Amino acid sequence: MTAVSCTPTIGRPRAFDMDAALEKALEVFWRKGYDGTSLTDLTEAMGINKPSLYAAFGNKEQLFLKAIELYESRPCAFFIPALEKPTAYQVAEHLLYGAAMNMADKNNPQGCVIIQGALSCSEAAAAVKEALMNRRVDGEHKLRQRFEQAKQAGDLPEHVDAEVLARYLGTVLQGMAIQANNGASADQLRQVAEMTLLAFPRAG
Amino acid sequence: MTAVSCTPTIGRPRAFDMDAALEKALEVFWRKGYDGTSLTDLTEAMGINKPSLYAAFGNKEQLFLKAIELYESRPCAFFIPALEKPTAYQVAEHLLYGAAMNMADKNNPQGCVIIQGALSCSEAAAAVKEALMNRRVDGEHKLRQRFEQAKQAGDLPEHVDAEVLARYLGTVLQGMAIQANNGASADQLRQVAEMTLLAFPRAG
DNA sequence: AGGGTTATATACCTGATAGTACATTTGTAA
DNA sequence: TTACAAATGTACTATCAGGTATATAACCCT
Repeated sequence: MTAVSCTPTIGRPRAFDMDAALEKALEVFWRKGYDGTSLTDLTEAMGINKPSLYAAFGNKEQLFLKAIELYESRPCAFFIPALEKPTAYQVAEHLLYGAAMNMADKNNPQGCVIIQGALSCSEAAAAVKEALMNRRVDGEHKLRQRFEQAKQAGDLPEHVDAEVLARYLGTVLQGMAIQANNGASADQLRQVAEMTLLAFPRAG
Repeated sequence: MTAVSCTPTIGRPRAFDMDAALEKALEVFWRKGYDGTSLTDLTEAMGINKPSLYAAFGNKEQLFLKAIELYESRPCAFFIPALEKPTAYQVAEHLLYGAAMNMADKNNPQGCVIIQGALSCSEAAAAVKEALMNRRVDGEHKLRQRFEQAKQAGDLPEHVDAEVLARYLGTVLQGMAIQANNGASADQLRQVAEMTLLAFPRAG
């Protein structure tokens, strides 16, 4: 059994950078949503033709899902790293300030593609909508687990309901995405983050 | 100059109820968004043919805008009535509980059409997106004015920044729309409302 | 140099899209 | 009863959607 190389050397080599093309696709989906994005939008942004797109990424839906994966694994993604902060308060802090910085970043479309990519959509986009929903729910679940762990560690008071706290924080973060989409600046979002943190339950 | 009657009696009478048809159109736009809704979706839901739709409502965009107007003037709309409550705290209370009840109401599509109708969209929907953005911003502005008035009335502490408080509350409300879209129940949203109110600045 | 293999560009396919022309129906007013 | 006005149903248009067939171009290995 021979090793399978990741970039097969047989045949004509691909003339474009898949990662760069995927970044471009992500940007278009992020700005226009799944339903609002046409294949022409995509091929123009990616600088390739339709057959290349289909050969490399499958179809529109699979391309979207791959773009979302890229989105979550980018260097500026802040969700998972925030969960690793030592205390519940610091987790919330990093989530809120990370959201403020990233969602209003002028180098990207405003808001969050996980939220606005297919919030309400055609039947053709149902699978995509569900994939996004699952990610949002999953993120909130991870947050809840982190807060439960914090209670056990003693840096979150016993009386706090981890599930409700996670849902509340998720709600604020999701609201910040809408604010950013509305044109709110990073500073304005930081003010919302501060006000949220003022009421955040702390140890002791 | 003779009076112009609202329902002209000349010519063949309209065979459908415009208000009922508009309700149906609203429901489709609400569920599928502007880009995700086709004229076929609309005519099927409204029970009329395309020429009737165009004669009565102009075109897809104008129909959407009229549906939004209906949405804001429905009996269950809670935003404007909430602003008239006597204190800032009660305003927030009614907004939050009104959102919890309405956005998760199983008799309607989940969430809020002002938020999810055209959050990210094609260029063809740009005007619609802007109309929705303006309404969101306008709502927040009204809320800010209400809180400024509350400060003068003395039921909100002097140190509170009305603009930031309005933006924070708007963020939570918008986040609740995403939560509802995600399938959160009215009870779950009420928990978020309660947690938000716990931290709400009160007089004295 | 030639065969195998993969990517590319062009051109195409089928079905759906928003919007409309037209002939017909249904009502009011004279 | 006839003239007029507006709404209706059918059928249509032009364009665009997502997706593909095919011929050609570029590369590796032998």
